[in-house]
Amino acid sequence: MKIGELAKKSGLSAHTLRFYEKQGLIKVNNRGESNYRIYSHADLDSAKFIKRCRDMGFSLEEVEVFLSIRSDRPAHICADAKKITAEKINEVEEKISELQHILTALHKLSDACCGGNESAELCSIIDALDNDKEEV
Amino acid sequence: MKIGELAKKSGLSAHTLRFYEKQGLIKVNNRGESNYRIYSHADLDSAKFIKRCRDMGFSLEEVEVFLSIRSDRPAHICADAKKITAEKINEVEEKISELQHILTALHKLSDACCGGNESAELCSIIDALDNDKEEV
DNA sequence: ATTGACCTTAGAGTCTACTCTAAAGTCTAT
DNA sequence: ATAGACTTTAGAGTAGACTCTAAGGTCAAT
Repeated sequence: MKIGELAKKSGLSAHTLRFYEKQGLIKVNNRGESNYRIYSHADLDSAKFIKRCRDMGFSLEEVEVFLSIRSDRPAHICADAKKITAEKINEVEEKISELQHILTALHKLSDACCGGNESAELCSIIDALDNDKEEV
Repeated sequence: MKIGELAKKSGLSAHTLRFYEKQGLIKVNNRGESNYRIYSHADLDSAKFIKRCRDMGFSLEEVEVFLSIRSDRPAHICADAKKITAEKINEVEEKISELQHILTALHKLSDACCGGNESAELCSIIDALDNDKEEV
């Protein structure tokens, strides 16, 4: 199949597929007479694999590691894959926690304000941003 | 005070302060004979105001709006400030929800894998990334 | 034969918010 | 007076992951 079809089937754009190729994540072995890229079903599987990794929040660098495990499983151990996953879990948990702190602060900010058509002269949102001694 | 002192007191770097000035968030009225920027206590308050906004997750564009409300409160209404805050709350809530979906998927991925020194030939993390039909 | 959809490339541009550089000038303490 | 810390500027670089452009070549259908 050509790149447009692979794009449709994988959920990645043709631009992105070429970009991944440039980054070394995807290898294309076949070119037709016209120099068009020709992809196999295995290539589609790889593209989907990458997309799933990205959807789970893995960076391209991390995807590269997963791809190398996938391409030669006996050369790797489960711990390799689990380590990356565990680190990502930590990362996501930290991010969530940070956002929840922010959310709490935002609610406090918002709740104190009437939000009406009154002049903002006494607006407690601006007051709080100006005076709040607490750290987020 | 000079930029280094303002940096220390505001928690922003001198680089960042100059950057904010270039972006129009901060105005410096005073320059000493040496052409050094001279900041007042009010400037410190503004810098802290900006920092607090940033810490709460507001973009520089949003900070600009807050600054304009702050600089002429009677010209604005509470709804102006509350709207931005409410939008940010939605944004953060959506982001948290997205991350929680990802986190659930990551845990599922991780839990299925032994994580040991066994060869990755049967690694269920790689299997799942290759086959999973569920969307994150 | 022509239209329109698709493909090719290298390389530039996008986004946000910094962060740094280089080369010069200034201030402070000894 | 001299070292070292601080400040100035315009402009370039960083991060990560795309996204787009231009100018051209190819393919399928009419």
